[in-house]
Amino acid sequence: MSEDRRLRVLRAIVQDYVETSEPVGSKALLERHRLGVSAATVRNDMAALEEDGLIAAPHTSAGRVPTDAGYRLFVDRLSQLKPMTSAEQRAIAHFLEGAVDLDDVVDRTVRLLASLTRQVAVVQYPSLSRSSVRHVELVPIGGPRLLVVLITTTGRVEQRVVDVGTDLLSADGEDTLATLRAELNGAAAGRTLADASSELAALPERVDPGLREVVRAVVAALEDCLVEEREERLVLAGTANLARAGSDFVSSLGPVLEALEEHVVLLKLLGTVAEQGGTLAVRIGHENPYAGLQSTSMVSTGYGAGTDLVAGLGVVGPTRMDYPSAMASVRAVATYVSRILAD
Amino acid sequence: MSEDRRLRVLRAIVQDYVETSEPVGSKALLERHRLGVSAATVRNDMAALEEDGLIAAPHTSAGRVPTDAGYRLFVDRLSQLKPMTSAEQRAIAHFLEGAVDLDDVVDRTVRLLASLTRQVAVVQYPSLSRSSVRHVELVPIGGPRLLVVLITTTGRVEQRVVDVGTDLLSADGEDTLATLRAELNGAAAGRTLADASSELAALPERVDPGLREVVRAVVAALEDCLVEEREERLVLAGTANLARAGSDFVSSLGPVLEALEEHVVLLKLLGTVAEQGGTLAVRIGHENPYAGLQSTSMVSTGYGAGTDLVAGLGVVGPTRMDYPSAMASVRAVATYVSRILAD
DNA sequence: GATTGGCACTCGGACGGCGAGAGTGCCAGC
DNA sequence: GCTGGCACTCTCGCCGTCCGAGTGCCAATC
Repeated sequence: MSEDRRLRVLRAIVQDYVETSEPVGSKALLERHRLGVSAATVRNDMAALEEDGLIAAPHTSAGRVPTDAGYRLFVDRLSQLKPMTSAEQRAIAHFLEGAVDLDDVVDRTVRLLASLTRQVAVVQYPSLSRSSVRHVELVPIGGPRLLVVLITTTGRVEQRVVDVGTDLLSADGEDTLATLRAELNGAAAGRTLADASSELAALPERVDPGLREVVRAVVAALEDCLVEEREERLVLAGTANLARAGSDFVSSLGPVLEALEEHVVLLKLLGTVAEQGGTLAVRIGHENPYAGLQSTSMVSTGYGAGTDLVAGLGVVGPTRMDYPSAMASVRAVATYVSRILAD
Repeated sequence: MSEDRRLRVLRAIVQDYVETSEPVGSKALLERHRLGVSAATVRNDMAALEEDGLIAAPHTSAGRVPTDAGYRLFVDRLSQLKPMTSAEQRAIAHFLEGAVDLDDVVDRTVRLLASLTRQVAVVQYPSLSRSSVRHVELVPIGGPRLLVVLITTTGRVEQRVVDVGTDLLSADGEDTLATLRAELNGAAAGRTLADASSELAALPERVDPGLREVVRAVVAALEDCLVEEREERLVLAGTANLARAGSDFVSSLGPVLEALEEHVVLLKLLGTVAEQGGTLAVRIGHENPYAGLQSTSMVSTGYGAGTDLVAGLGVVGPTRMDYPSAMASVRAVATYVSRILAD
């Protein structure tokens, strides 16, 4: 019994099942694939595959359906990324290039991914701990109140209003502010978020005692911004695609939608991916540690400007998913959006 | 035949149907409500209500179900807001008061609303045309590049990087920058977004010809920010609640999810509400102009700091919805979040 | 004139039996 | 090791039946 052919049979089953969403039997398989053997042989192979836990029958005398393990084998060894047509590539590039700012890039990316794959798309905002502080700005906004603005290298901006107790403008005014600004930027600018955080913490001790309270207040606000900034955000699109999946899947839609609202969960999944470097990660069904997502698969990868991978993106859909094309789309979009961000 | 009793019957039908999600018959009504009359009388009343188009029978010999018109009458004349318990009020206040910034307020609000009503919650970012420019800031970020930051009274921040051609720091440096900053703020600060936009447009003509190109570039970036700022954003939560509705509703879930992703549509709906002042707006089923939402109802109202209503919030759910409690929750949350924003 | 009890009627949904068809497992032969 | 054949199993769809909820109507009653 040829091991090789058995795998070809598995591949054919996965392909057919993904396409028809119905259990596939030995006869149907022969009609759609030139396997060069008879139905009986295929049946023997299928029995063996079932023995190995790669496929399963919903009930006697229905066709077979791939198990999570079957999909896993398919993804690892039996499939190759479906190449993007040049038309698709142009469409991707064109769609992403119209973006005016970071929000727009993310927004367009997630929509693009959802419509390419017809799955739920997930895009993490590029703001990992790898980003660093570009600039700290202080703006007096009347009375003793100061607007503290933090700008990171990934282009994100956080701001806080701080009541510093004294009116810095009325007294020695702009000078104090300029000094303070210089001190803060000296401590934070160019450093990673974590480094900046610890540098800033030491700052109040090093300045003129008269300013100490002011600095303390400003630093506290900045710390707050830094934490917020490290707190990762993400954006979803295409949840409606879930409703178009097979009716079996729709019945368990509730938990999936709930899980998708748990951004923390999704961020964790994307996070581990981003760390692994530029490879495509695929999580299939029960490989997923979160209960609500165990009827789904997630295809994801990292993206970001330059060599630094700053965030992750991917798609979530039923385990019965067209992996080769989903993987290709995810990779292509990640590549393009990274290129856009490099500017 | 007492008109009054007929309406009591309608009210009972709506209440029962909302609770059980099954068509309600004359007998079931008698068991659950003390109407003081016999089943036959109720049947006569129901026939009349059906004649008036307020209820309908899915088929002969099933109970009756309210029509959109029936819900409308119920909402307008037969129900009163379910008062919030003081425990609920405390919970709302407590939950919202922990917020650290605007994003957090909106995030908490939408989650709160979703969990209170067990529906899909929709919250528009408070950034209508009524908001105005608080401050414009320029930050040199190396070479000929300048970071332009726009801060509005609603606390939102937009920023753009502009290449101004010349390196402002190396030449006459900070002075030019300070002048420019003053000019820009003179033109924009304190004005509404629309006013600021037109003031800024005239600015390049009024400055030193040598700076004209620089100003033009900066103003263009600011214009861009202003448009972006007027572009309204919104946030959703609780979409999983849709999956818990009756199975009849779940089958038409796709279009609803699609409609919910069309933020433009939701913004329009919320927008008309915000304009109408502080009243609660209820759109029931087909009263809704958008096809995807015609199996749903939307309860919404305006909110915002002070007397200015700057945005809308609300919930979307199946027409079979507990209107009194949804309306009460929406109103309560709007009130509290407005109070929070008043700071 | 409104209300009521009674009654015949209708229709949908549940139940059960039946047949068709798809698909399987196994076996003997090549 | 592959193949054709065959008996077997199980699901699904169909149909007829039955049951009950619920209605509409009518004559009697207050």
